[in-house]
Amino acid sequence: MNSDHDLPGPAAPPPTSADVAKLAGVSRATVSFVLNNTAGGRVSEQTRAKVRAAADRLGYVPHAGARSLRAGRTGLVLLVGSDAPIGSLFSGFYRGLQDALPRYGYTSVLLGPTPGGWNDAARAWAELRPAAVLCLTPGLTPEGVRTLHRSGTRAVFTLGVPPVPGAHALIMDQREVGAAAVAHLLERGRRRIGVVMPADPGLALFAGPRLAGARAAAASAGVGVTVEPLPLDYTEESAAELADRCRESGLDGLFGYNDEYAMLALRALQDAGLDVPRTTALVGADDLLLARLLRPRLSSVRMRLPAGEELAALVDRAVTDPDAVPAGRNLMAVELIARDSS
Amino acid sequence: MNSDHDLPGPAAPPPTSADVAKLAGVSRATVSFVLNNTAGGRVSEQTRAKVRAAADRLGYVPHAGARSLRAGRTGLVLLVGSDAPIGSLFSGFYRGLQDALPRYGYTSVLLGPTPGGWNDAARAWAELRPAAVLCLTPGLTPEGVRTLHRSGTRAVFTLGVPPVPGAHALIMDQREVGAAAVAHLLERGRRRIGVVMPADPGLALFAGPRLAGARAAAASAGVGVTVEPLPLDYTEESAAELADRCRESGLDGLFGYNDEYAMLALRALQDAGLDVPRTTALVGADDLLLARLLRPRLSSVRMRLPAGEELAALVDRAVTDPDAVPAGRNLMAVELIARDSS
DNA sequence: GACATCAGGTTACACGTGTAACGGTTACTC
DNA sequence: GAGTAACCGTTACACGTGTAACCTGATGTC
Repeated sequence: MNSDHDLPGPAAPPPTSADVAKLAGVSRATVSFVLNNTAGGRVSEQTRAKVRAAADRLGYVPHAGARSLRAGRTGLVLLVGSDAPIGSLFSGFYRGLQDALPRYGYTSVLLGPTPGGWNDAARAWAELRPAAVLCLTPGLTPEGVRTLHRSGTRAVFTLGVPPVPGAHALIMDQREVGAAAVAHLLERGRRRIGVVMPADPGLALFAGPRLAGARAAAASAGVGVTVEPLPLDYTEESAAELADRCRESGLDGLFGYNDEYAMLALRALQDAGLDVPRTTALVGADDLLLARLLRPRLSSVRMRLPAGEELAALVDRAVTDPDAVPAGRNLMAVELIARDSS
Repeated sequence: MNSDHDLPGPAAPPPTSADVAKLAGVSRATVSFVLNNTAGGRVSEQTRAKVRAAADRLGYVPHAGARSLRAGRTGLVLLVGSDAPIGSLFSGFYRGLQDALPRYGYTSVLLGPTPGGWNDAARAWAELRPAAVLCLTPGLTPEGVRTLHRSGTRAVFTLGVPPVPGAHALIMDQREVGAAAVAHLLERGRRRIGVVMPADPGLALFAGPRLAGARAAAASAGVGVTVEPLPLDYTEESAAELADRCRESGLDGLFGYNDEYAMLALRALQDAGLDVPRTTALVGADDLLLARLLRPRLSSVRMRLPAGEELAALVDRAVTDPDAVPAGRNLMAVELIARDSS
């Protein structure tokens, strides 16, 4: 029937290096030497060709598990993603890292959130015997880090402050975002400042520190400056309520958490008859292009992360010599882009 | 110095089940039986407790490579992501799938684009001996699929039309998006229709079929309907040029590729003095909340993908019995949401 | 008391790979 | 022509697991 498709039967076992050796008429060791290019001058060009042809013909692919078992190590880097809705900033960051790591001889995989607690998750990762783990969402416990280290993981990076003992900290201090926004609003003469707090629990990890940073900036400006958190569900109705509260509280400055929420708030403020920026100055974050399409154009806190290449090099150093890299490292740079909304 | 940290020396080898057995005073087989719950009534409760305590004390974690080597299979599902900037639709889809697969006993990992060609990529995946591969970006070759199958992969899913021989096709026919948009514009009496084509090469995989769908819908409406592709870089300057071309060509309908590009186009059209929807009717795609914030509110093609649970079940069926699932399956449902811009 | 049953383990092997240590030719040197 | 070096491979072992087959006392059964 499907003779040219040559789909294997129920379970034709995958070819092994022994099969290749048999077909090529050499020993299995020779196959290994040839296919790994680890034969100095040990194998003649003729034999190499035979081995390669045989491997090709059988469609031989080495078994990563067996290889890692024998070698005792793995070129695996685990990127553990957040369960929050990731923006383009993060996804670009991941992409750059996944792009750069192969150049250092690693293969990277991105893991989603694991069911169960953090310790279970750490055990699951440890089973893979990765060379390094980059946990880009906070939560990993010190015990989880110990589990990883004991199972041979050379380097564990974890996000945030305070650092987890035994791990390197990648610091993306969200407080700076809130602080930059509020500092700008203060500079514009605003004293009664609102901070949009998204209701999405996945965003609480970012929203909390941003609010804290906003409060810190307000506090350092002296008395008389108030900061009021304003919950906002990602709907137009909720935004209308937020606009009402803005008017009632007489807020003259608003930090919108990020550009998307700020855009939502802007529309609601305008629909409520409030003038932006005259009555209420508004600042977002992320510096999305779309936020420049509204009128007034939205002011925004721009965040930048280092290029993937740079972080890949850091990971490599940490793997080869864990003590050679500093315990903490700040990744994020913030910059305020002032436009018409503030 | 750091006695309480008890960081291991240069390389304390990870504990193995033999270490656990020694500490617990039993044989290695018993350890395996206990930790895998595969001992019917073979091991007394007392011994089990001893083994568990020993494993816990050593921080024992099994070696996934060795296990897969012995078992001959892996509960691994590879999700191969696109290198295109993924929208919230896709990321939600991934998330749902990663959420659901563990419930079927699989562990899923997300792989980024691999350097090298598709055949190299397929070989790299095959090394992991996955149970299934879901390649959610087109490009995988028939040879790549054969490589995977020969190395023991039970099911390979690949995106798009035409299907790759030997693989199951997940169809997300982007032509339907363009067709739905243009059908709506025709219904609104528009005859000279422009289609925004993003310059980003990563989006060409979507943009091409959407344009083709638009053309097909126009053709089926009879003569006199024209479709004109309009290139758009994701910048405001490029959008201004696009608006000029709209005027010059006298277009009365515009499909904006997606909501983000449509928003960009809308702003440019308005800045150029064109009335939307009177002069030019505009339709986007993705049904973003943000697109409802502009005035006029943006009409949009909403796309829906099945829940992760449903697809996870499909993957499981394909793994257990590859012949039991149909060769192709349409995932995407489109629906036009008419608002004020058309 | 001989024999079967059974609970509670253990021994032994296989999975596929990398590599250190060890041959067997052939050619070259004194 | 014996020693030796260079060339080209091979043999043998280890990595950490899971499990079928086997063992060993103790407890019933007739």
